[in-house]
Amino acid sequence: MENAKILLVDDEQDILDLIKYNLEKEGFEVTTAANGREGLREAKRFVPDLILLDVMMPEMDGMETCIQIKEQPELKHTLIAFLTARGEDYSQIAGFDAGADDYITKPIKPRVLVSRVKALLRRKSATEEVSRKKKTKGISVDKERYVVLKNGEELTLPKKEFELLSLLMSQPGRVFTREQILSGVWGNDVIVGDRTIDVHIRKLREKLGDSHFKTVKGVGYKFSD
Amino acid sequence: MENAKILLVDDEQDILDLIKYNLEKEGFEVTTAANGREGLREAKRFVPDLILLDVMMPEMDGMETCIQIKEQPELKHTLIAFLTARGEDYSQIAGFDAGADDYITKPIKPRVLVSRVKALLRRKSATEEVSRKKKTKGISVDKERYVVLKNGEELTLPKKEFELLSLLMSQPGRVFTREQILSGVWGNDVIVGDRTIDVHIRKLREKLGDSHFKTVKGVGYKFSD
DNA sequence: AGAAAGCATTAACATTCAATTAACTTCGGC
DNA sequence: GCCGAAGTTAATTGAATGTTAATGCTTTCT
Repeated sequence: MENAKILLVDDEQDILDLIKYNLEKEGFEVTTAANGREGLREAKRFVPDLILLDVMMPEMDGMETCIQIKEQPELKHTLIAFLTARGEDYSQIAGFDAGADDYITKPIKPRVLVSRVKALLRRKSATEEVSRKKKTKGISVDKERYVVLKNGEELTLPKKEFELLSLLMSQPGRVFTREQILSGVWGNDVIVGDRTIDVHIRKLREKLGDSHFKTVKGVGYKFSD
Repeated sequence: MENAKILLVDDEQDILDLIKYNLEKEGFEVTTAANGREGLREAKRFVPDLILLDVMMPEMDGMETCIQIKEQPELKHTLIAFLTARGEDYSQIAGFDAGADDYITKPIKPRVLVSRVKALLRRKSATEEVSRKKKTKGISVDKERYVVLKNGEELTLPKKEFELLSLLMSQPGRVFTREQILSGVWGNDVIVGDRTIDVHIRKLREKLGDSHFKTVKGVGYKFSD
């Protein structure tokens, strides 16, 4: 994974500088935060691929931060690695239980860190490929790149179709009423005719497969695999 | 997930003992098998939440076993993790393609294994989001998503059926008169024939099980588990 | 700028399926 | 076993949705 986004959370400025420098040298996009609370905020905003999280911090420690991060649905694909002081054997274990994906011991050796980070990101893209295959039988939306992936094949949808799909896929299985769709995709004060939504649904069905879009008569539409 | 059921498949007795001991210490229910064929049989019988599968085995190897397991519909919610020898580049392991959810490298460190297993099971229950909704012995309605959950399985009901069910389930055990049902689901000024409610009740009974809808003759209907 | 292509929307018409009705059967209290 | 209440089934119907093509608008290309 090139150009991966990494969030770095540590209360020591020296550490932040050191790690940031080394990761950016490798082409990663790095953002930092000085404590757990700030880290959580940045995580929501930045939506990184990987978060490096110091265990020992004032205000909100790494474990607690980790748990809160894991609660954010938009961050469920984000990896979390703990930075721990050598010898804290138990923090490793508790860290895993809090949902961490790896731990890296201090003192930090830049080269070790970098290869560790790369390994983690490699693993991430491997797992994501799998979950994509199983989960939605090959359909996922990439809001940032404005692209839809269907069985690994990239599709570019027109604006309205993309937004409609995004909405439906934001909660697969949930039924969205026509009203909700209108206000979500068109906005509250735009007036469109009765058949507009249907036509867009039809186009999505054409492009992505009929079976994924279920009509619930009298209620609305839902996405499902 | 407490008391998760785990099936362990490996041809080395030492490994079986070691892992079984450590997992049982954590409160998991563990069953073992010595080869792929046996593993498949146990999987069907035991229906575990997670299967730990050695890749290298005589008779039927892990990959083949995995594929066969995945073919069993009753095991579609079961996670599979491979046990692999360190050094095998996992991105090249076809295990993922065979449907594995994770891999764990040998030699096995008990504490790491346990954390890994917990992490996997956490992920599983996260994916099965809905199942942890309020447990009314298998049936619950989610008004917002317009979905009915029957033993963790999602059902989408037509509008009137859904609203009738919602009403009855809003106070399980309470008897609603036909009048109350009419005014609650149809509104006060709609006039419908005598048998309309009955027909909808019948459809609910068909879809959700006869026993949940009790008739109180001369009075009305009530929902119960 | 003008042509071409793509998009969002509408309108006219077709189809579907949930809701209802109706005709008939079964149930249960007395 | 009587009688009203509830169950069952299939046919009907109508509102909701599907479909298609035409329209006008915007963007892109030359």
